[in-house]
Amino acid sequence: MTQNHLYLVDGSGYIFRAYHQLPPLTNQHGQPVGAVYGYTTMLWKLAEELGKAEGPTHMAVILDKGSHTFRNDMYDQYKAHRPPAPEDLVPQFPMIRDATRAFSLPCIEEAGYEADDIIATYTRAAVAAGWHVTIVSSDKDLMQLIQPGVDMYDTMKNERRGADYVMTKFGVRPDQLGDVLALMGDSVDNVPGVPGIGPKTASKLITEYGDLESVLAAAPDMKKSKMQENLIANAEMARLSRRLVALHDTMDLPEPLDDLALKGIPPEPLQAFLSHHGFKTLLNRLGAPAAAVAMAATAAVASDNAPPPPPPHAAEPAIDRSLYETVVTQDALDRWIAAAHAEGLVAVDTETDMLDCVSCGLVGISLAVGPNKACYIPVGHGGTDMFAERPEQLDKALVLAKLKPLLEDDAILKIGQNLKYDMTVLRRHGIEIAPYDDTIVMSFDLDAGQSLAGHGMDEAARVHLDHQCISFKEVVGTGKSQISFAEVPLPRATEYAAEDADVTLRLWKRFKTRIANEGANRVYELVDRPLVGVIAQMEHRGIKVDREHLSRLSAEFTAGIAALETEIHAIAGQPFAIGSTQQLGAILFDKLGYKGGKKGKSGAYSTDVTILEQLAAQGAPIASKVLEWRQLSKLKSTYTDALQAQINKDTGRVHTSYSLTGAQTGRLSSTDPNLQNIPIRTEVGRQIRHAFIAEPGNVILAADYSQIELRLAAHMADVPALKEAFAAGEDIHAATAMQLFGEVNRDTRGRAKTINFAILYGISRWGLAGRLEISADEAQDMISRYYERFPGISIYINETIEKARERGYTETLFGRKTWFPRIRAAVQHERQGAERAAINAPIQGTSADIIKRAMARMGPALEAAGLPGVKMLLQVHDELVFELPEGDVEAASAVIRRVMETAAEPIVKLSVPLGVEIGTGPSWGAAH
DNA sequence: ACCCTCACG
DNA sequence: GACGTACGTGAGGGTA
Repeated sequence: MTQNHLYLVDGSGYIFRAYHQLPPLTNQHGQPVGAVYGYTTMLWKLAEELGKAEGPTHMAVILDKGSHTFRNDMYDQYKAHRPPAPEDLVPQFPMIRDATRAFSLPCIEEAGYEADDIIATYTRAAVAAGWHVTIVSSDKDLMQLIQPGVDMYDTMKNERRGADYVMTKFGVRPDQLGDVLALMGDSVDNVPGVPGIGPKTASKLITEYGDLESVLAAAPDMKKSKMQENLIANAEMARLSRRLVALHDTMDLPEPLDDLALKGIPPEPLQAFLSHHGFKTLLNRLGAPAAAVAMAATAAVASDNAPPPPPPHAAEPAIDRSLYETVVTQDALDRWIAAAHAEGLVAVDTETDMLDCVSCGLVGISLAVGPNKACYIPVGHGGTDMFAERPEQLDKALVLAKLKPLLEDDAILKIGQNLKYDMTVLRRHGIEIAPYDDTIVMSFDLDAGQSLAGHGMDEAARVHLDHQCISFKEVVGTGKSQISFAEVPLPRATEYAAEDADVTLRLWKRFKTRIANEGANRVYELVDRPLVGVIAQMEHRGIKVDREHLSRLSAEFTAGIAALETEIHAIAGQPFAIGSTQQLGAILFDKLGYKGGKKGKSGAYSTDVTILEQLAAQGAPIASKVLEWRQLSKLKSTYTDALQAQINKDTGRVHTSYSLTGAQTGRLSSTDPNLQNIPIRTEVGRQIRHAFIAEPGNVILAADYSQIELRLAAHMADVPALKEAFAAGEDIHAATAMQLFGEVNRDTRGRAKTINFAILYGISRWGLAGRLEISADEAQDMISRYYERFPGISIYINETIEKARERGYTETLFGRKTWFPRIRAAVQHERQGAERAAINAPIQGTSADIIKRAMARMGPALEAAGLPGVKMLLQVHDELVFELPEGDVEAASAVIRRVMETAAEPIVKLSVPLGVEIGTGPSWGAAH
């Protein structure tokens, strides 16, 4: 006879948790189902416990019914301040019952009692009958019930909890927990507790005196302190709190224990439920063999020889490269694919012969399904030289054909490190990876700004796994002797490539838990993860660049540079390298005797634009010539020459690479080439933008958020005057000028604009003084006036800095954290630098979050509007650039504007409108 | 490898 | 009392 084991599921507690931790999904009927989905996956997980040694023989889901319980009669303030359930959660409550029925599980609720009391009652009854009980919940109140034979199970953290857990968390035995909870109170449920006593003090007192009454009795004799006074004054509150946190375990059982026996889960109702809501991943798994086994199993067959469940914290074996396999036969490949199916997830990494993923060749693919369970599948080794020997390996087309169903399987999670690279490579072979997680993005969403945590794999492995990866350089060498990965011998290639997949999977496990625990879910799921595929696509598309136009400009610039060089050398009286700041400094300040001392630690003369402009104003003709020379050299070397070299031979387009982890604030950055700093501010520079063109029959469309950071500042700092100006569609700098100076003209508007930006960046009076060419005192007056007119701003700045100092990070409206380790630096200017960055990060970061959401939604929105020919090509922080058929301009503009203007919704409700300006033309330059 | 300068938001 | 002063990026050229 096997031991009966009752699982009591805290359904109400779970649904709130699921709601807050999961994205706001909507099913095909337009109903919000995020929490329902979370709830369903939890039941699924429990269903998979069926038949296991520790698995359930009996199960019930317990729910709250109504809100008035006997506790309200006891204390009318109980749960009084709890805000009403969120709008999009309310309709999900009845669906929870549907989900429970779909799993053929009993659902128990009783008016006048909370779910906790029902759970307590069943626990007492089951223990009395000699059963085991597992309470599926993470609620601290329920931890009071833990005792021999009774444990708790947190499905989200995949953790079983016994008395040890309570001891670690609260420092007391489970049977003392009620006393601790009574002393500390609970602000969410409005249990009063004793003022000034938190978890630490409560635990200390109970440990010392044994129980609540002893603490209260001993209070008069304690050392005089605020706490002692509070204990005496609030003894009755403590006793009331004790009764409020006590679980009521003597109600009548709504259903007899034996009726909760599990009889197996018929698949039909479950299937109907899953397909009604479109939960495809689970639906597919319902068909998968592993799940089918679990579903068919009945509780009664929990036999003695069933394998024990793996311990929840099985120590992960150290990385052992000798265990990796080189896959060169079909059988072996099939075996790995089956292993991935059995796990439900697989880490993937691709190896290529070049780093440029738009035209590189695929050399091999590595997979990992568990610690040290990793393999490398070579498909393109030895092919670079027709005389080189080609090692035995599987045919590339065959491997890709076998992997395609796995990599595209809705039910199998693909995990990669910087997946957009692998996505681009595989997309060229007709494979669209989905669903996926990207560990580089996960790392960034957890640790942006943490100086110790690099997001690249080698550094992440060092930091999180204490493991030194084989570096790419070690494998292929550097400089002239560098070889292609295709030439790396297979054993060596396997060690390197399989390790990458192994490490990626190990990192994923850690990050996955942390993301849930550290509140990074929102930004990861709602902002960054969806973007990975979008970015991969944009990089892959590239943008067409007119080579002739650029080379014409190059020639013009060359001529201009040569002429200026002659003039400059003539004025200097000698030839010198104008680009050398050292030589230029010597000419200007030593030979020609202009004033403008040394600067910087290096002791070198500074010759930057502000200095040269000062000299020019003093009447130094050489200074303005040098400035012109610099402008042209910059444009030629960085843009007109470099961009031509970046045009891809195969596509005729320029493919930038976006880094999702490049900017600490959450912005993207662009490299090879950087297309986020193409000139626009000067007329000469702007000509370069005209080289970015559309294909025949198409046009370029540029859509810019107008003043998005100032709008966000107005919202986040709650500045009524600014919000009203934005709502009325006013010129914001003019409105600021009116507020500060009482009149609007060119001068005051310009100053107001400078101040507006200065505010976003964390102002100092000296900085502002320098920009406006006024004294520091005048600048201080201006700042003070700004704070007076817009009081929210100074409050926001102080609060932001204070929070950052306290917690170590700032947060955007979407919960993106940026860490500022230097905000507690002892060195003043380091600390102040961190403070300025901390003021800016929430604003810049929220703006980045919003445009990222717009980007993730853009493709589906255009598709839905019947505009599949509209292609998003570039992102420049507050601007999106598209290429589209001429005839689509009007329809596309409407969709693009709508998606961009509503990108924050429904997660964040802004109190200012977001404005978008759209322009079109034959080139990027013409579209502005 | 580092600094300086300058292109963008 | 002096210091150095706006946030976030990437790239090219010169120099050591």
